[in-house]
Amino acid sequence: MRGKPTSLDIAHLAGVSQPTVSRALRGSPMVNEETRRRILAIAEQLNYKVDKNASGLRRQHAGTLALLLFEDPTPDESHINPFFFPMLGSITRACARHGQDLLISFQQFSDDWHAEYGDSHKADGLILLGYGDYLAHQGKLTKLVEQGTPFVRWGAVMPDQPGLSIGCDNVGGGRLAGEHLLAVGRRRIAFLGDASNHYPEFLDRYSGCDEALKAAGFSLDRALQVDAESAEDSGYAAALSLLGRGLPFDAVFAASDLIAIGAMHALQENGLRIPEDVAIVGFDDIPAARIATPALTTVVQDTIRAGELLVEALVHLVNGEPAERTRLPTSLVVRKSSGAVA
Amino acid sequence: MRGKPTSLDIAHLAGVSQPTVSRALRGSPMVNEETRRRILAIAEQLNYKVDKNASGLRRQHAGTLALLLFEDPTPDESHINPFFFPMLGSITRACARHGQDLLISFQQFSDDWHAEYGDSHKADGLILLGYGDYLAHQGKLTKLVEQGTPFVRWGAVMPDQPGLSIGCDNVGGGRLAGEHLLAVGRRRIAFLGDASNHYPEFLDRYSGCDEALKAAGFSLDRALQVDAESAEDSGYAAALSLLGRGLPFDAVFAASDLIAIGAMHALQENGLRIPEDVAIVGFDDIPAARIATPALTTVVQDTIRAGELLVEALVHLVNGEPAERTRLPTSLVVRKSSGAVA
DNA sequence: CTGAAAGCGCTTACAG
DNA sequence: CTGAAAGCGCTTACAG
Repeated sequence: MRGKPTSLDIAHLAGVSQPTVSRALRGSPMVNEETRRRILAIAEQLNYKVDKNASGLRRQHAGTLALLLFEDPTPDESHINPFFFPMLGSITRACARHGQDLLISFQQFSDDWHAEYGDSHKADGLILLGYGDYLAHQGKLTKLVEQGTPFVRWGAVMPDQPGLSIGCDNVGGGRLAGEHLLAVGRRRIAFLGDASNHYPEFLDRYSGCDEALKAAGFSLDRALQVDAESAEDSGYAAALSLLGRGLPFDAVFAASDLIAIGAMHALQENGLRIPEDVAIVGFDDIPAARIATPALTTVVQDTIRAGELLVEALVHLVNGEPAERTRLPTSLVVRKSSGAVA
Repeated sequence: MRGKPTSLDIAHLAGVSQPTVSRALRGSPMVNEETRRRILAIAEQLNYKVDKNASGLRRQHAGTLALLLFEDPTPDESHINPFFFPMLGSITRACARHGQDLLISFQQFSDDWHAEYGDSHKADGLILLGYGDYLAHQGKLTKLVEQGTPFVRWGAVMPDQPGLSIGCDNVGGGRLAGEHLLAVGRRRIAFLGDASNHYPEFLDRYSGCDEALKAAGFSLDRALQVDAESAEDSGYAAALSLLGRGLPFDAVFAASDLIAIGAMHALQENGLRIPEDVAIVGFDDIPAARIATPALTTVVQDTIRAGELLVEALVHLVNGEPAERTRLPTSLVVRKSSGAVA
């Protein structure tokens, strides 16, 4: 028997028909127990694996999910937000548990990715990951829904959105940051990050922080808000821009850790002490947050659970079952950058 | 026409036979130019995509490569070495360029992964990534070769290895580290990392550093070598163990940046100043190396090029063409941890 | 509980 | 340059 063994090979060896082999392998209840055992033993011994192409063709599905990671439109060898890496691990593991293979691809937002997967039967459903301008994105999501391509995305969870989103409670996370900064005595809190409906996650973080301040009789000052994308150099530039405004501030809430780390460099280079002069809080708890000096206080999202939920929801959708929007709780890790620990 | 369009749909619309559509789409030279254009236009308009399962079944290949990332046997939600992330990006892009889809999976070394892919036609070839005990690994590589599964791995490039390896010039990198430490006046250099044939990459880095020292009339002292895996806590523990030996040293060459960063924490917590008391050099240039305080001097591997080479080599192997072992050059980024900059 | 038959959507000799 | 035919290896009604 040259080449890979087929179900027909096994059928011959087991003295049964090929469909019976197929049934036995798929665990059909209408196969005699003793027959099944014989077939399984032979399959095991030949190291037989069901041919994915044949099976997929016949069943009209791929047994595969696709993870699309959107990169910010930086044309260089772009660094994807490290926040997504643990999620990647969690997603791969969850796929394995659900018997799904995982295709991965990096996309530009501008790419023509929306037709690529479903129509070619490469994947039964899509997982969409990546920050970026939501409004620019939205059109394609609508198109996916029209095509009937099952998909889930990580991002802001909003009422009337095309498709299914799973995200963390960004408002709650912002509130945690605001409450903490109030607790350590800060009042003039700058916000670094694009707080518009183009970046609804950032906007929610802003709003949450503002809520916390308002509950204490204060509020965020728009004059202390500077746009920034989730990247170190963007945070660096935003902090310089903030300093250039000449307004007093005693804390920075950055929309992401990358922004926070970039901002810390800019502030420190300008002679400001962290946390004495400026307390910093970030968002994401990427590995670098612990390594930064001082270590960064930040809002933690449960990326592991996030990955699992994304896969579970998508598997439901692929099977035509309902799945729910979910908003995951956040928590705060307090480190030295906010001055709350020695 | 409900459902996805097929080549037969296009054939009807174009008034040709279905095989002609197939030929036109695949760019066969024996299709009339005007016919081809008509077919392509219709395909475009219907948003037709070749069914991957059908095509793969007929052609007996998958058009897919699989990336297997091996995790260290830590049972927790293990953190994959961040060194591999840019490589991941590079690999996905290179696959896209070669028209290959990329399947990704995290594996334990102990898993039974070697039969999973080839036999099921899920992927035509494997890319193996991940540090780990090489000797434990080797048996499965041999098995892959026997099965005829095309694969490439990132790792130490050695003479009589099963299969094709691509790696960086670890000896050269170690030499750079050694020469640099000599140049900044250090003589008693500790090495943190498992320098045995279980971890040939680390061993090569050790040897390279030793070579550099010997060329200047010195050498590495085995009494200053402590085993460590590529993880922060392992580096932390190794540094403590080194301190416990009570031997004088004025520099640490860590087998990886993660080890170096863990070690820096341990040394600093024990009152040692970096670089004044101990100069540190790492290996990999992960993002955290820049963020560490002081910023870490380290040996850079060209991960972008590495990813491209891995994919190119694997595509050659899949097509039955020869591919070569390659050893990529390394370079040194000097930062504050080695005391060479202000 | 099992088998004979059909068919998923392509690609590729084989004729013309 | 184009078409009719076969077949990749499965899964799933349909009979029995």
